[in-house]
Amino acid sequence: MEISKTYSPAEVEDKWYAYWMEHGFFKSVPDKREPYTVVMPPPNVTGVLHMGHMLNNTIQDVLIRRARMQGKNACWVPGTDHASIATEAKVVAMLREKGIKKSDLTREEFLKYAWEWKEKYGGIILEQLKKLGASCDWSRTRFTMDEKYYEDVIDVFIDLYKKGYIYRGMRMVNWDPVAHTAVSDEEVIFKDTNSKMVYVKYLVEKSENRNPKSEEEGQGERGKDYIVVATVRPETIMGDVAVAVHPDDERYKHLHGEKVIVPLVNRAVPVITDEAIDKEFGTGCLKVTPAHDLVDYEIGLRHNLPVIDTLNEDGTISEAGKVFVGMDRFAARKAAIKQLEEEGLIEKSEDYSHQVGHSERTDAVIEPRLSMQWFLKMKELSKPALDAVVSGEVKLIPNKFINTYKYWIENVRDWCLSRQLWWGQRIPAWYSPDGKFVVAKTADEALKLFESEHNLKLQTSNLKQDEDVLDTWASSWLWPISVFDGLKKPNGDIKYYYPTSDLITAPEILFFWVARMIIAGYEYRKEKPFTNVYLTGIVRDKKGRKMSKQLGNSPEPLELIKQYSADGVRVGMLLCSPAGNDLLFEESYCGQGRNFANKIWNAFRLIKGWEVGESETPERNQVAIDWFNAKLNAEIENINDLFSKYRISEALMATYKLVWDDFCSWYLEMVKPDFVDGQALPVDSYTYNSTIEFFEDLLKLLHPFMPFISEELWHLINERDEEDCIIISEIPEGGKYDSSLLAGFDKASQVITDIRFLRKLKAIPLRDKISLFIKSNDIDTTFDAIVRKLCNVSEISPMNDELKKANYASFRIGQDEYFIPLSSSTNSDAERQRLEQELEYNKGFLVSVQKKLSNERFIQSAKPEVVENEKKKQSDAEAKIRAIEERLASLS
RNA sequence: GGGAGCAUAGCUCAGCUGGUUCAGAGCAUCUGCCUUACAAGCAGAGGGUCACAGGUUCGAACCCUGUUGCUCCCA
Repeated sequence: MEISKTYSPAEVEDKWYAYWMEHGFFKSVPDKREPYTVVMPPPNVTGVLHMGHMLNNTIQDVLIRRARMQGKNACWVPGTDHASIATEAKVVAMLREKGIKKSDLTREEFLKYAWEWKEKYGGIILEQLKKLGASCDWSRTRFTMDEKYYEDVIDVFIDLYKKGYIYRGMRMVNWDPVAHTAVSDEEVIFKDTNSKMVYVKYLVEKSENRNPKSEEEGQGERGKDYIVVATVRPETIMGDVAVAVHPDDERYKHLHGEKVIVPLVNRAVPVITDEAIDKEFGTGCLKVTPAHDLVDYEIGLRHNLPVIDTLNEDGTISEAGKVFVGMDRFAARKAAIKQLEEEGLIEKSEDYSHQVGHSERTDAVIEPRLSMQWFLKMKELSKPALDAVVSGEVKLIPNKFINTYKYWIENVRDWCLSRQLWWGQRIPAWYSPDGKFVVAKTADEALKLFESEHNLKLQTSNLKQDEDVLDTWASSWLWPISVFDGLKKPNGDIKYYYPTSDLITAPEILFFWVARMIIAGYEYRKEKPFTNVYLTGIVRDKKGRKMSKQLGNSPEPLELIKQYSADGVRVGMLLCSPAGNDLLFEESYCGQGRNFANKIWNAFRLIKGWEVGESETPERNQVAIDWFNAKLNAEIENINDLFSKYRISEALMATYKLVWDDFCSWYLEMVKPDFVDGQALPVDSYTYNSTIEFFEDLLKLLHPFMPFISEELWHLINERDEEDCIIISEIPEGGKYDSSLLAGFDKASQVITDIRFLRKLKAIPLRDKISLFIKSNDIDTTFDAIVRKLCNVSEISPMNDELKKANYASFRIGQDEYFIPLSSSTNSDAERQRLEQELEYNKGFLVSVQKKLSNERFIQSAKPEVVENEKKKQSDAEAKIRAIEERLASLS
């Protein structure tokens, strides 16, 4: 049978994914086994697969596959999130292209389009994840707007309302004038922005000027009687209701209680004093615009100032603005500056760089705006969520995120739940014609409530439901509960699967989602939703920029898979992903993964090509097998430990080295049959079987990382029954091992490396046999047969004084000295130079050790074993120096 | 403006309680090899003042202080 020299993954991957699905290996049903549950962070229906998903889902799949192989009942629940703002924006854009305006549609018509859109594009990411090998229980796929899920969200809203946590209120919200909705604080991204700070003159309305008689004179003096206000938002001047200064600011003391004239609209407003004013900032005068700035709003409340809202929902100037009405806010800014200039009211303007809030969804500049919204009181609800993380009940990995988490919860603000959109769960509040409202699941219930609460007899026809929908996170915070239908059937599947085991997500949504899930978990299950939260890094490009479609710096994941195989990409992602740190992704990592797959493939080719004979097991193979067995067990222990700490990339690296270095480069080279007359000798059956067993164990260890090639080789290396698949095999647990064998090998491998080095240095080709002589008090011959084979050594003997006259190359390990006889023609000058260098190094080393040992305080305060160690270093170094000096003497 | 974190080889990162597992891994680089599994490979080698400056200690990549640079979070 001819096996291809390179591994071709494409067919293999499709074949095995289909096979796993057919045999229901991903499916989970509650049983007696220990559950291992992961709920997938549901990707947005608008999304396409990006590198963040790749990383995230690779990690989840590694954990799930490993748990499955550990005999746990592994359940990975996939799904998608309806993403109200993002999706609505997409649908609106799609309709616009068709020439349809949202405003021309009824809610029902619009939602019909939205659902169509969702059906068409909503599942793309999940389909793409299959290419990656994601072993989700697809029969459990959920969507946050599924009928049942929708109902859960509404029920929870009603429940929280009844418990008194939800209220309706006028609040300054972050208004997205493009999406026409409020967004939460977390959805605002502050970006450095260059603006113009303009210094505007506000004329003082002097009391004597108010006297009609002197008004005309006063006009003449106006130029001097003004104060200067610095602002970057001159388009809000029309909403000014006061100018505020710090009460201690000497510059303005004379103006306390005076009035100034707001430019553009010529309204007289008071000069007020407030401690909140920063004397250093600008001119120390703040124009107070309560409708359009949070700080101003609060000042306004303190001073009982009126609110003049000069902006419409879409960011244009409203009627209340009086000037520039209907103009966009940015156009109005320019117009305002122009007019102020014309009126000579601008003292100066300068460049100013500051942080400006942008909508995460639409990138529009956020406008602080007063509006009626629904809020959830967070203080009390979030308390268990704080305790859970602080006490370690819920673990954040890495734990550096605990601080951020704590800070957020301790300073949590009420959550604005309403969004002025159609796509989402519609708020179950109902209004009577006179503006009273009740919260009820249906119109019928609402009618009853109106009667009982407000003593109002209404008809369905004069009942109006709230137009707004709930924030998306108000549905996804129920994810770990609702995917198991845990609200309606608290004793069903959820009893088995909840709390889930691990949540793998990005730190960006720690507050949005993770914290809120914990809150919901304690509120509705009285229990944490998950035990461990593994926070992955953000995938960045080489320059450290976050990978995004907009920047165009993200590789197309499916293309990567095509090029490097799914296994290769998985390995590539994990190799560069330390827990919690961002990863600077580079395609070459995937190449490393692909190369690794090819290496495994070729190890298989080698073993598969062996002919099995009746011969005895040679000694060197026995040693090799014993050693690798010990190594395998030691590494399994190490890998288990790394997994327990969620050091997944390190666990992969340990596996990588075990396979490549220890198995391929060392073990296989040790047991590989010799060639006689161009013909490979047969391998004894014990060696063959042991090798197959090792290889199978390695494949199992590889499977969580590289599911496809491991499954493929599992079936190629041996005939299997239909259900005998690696995906459901038992992962090797490891066991006791002889560590003296490991130590023995370490030394032998050093000997081998040194011989190879000398061969290269002295240009002795590998095909020339050499002899090796050893001077040692403690000769360990265990690995001699291995040394002979790997270095083509004919004899290994103790150093004999008679041989001293010959020309040698030598090297030293610990207190032992090794000699290789050279042909007489070899130049000994190079050898002498090498020895002198080594001597110098060792002498220096000895001095430093002796210095330590002669320091009394060191002897007194250091631990005894440390002192012992130094003493050993000293004697080793002394022996070495002696040996080198002898060698040098014999050379001359 | 407030808070948190980071800085170790060309790159990405390990380095636990201060002391030979203490300066390490993978990749990249260099040298020699198409050796009969694999050139997507084999064998070997060279790369670091552990950001900087002080301090504590018998001893510091590790602890303390300051400086610089970067990142993130909050406002």
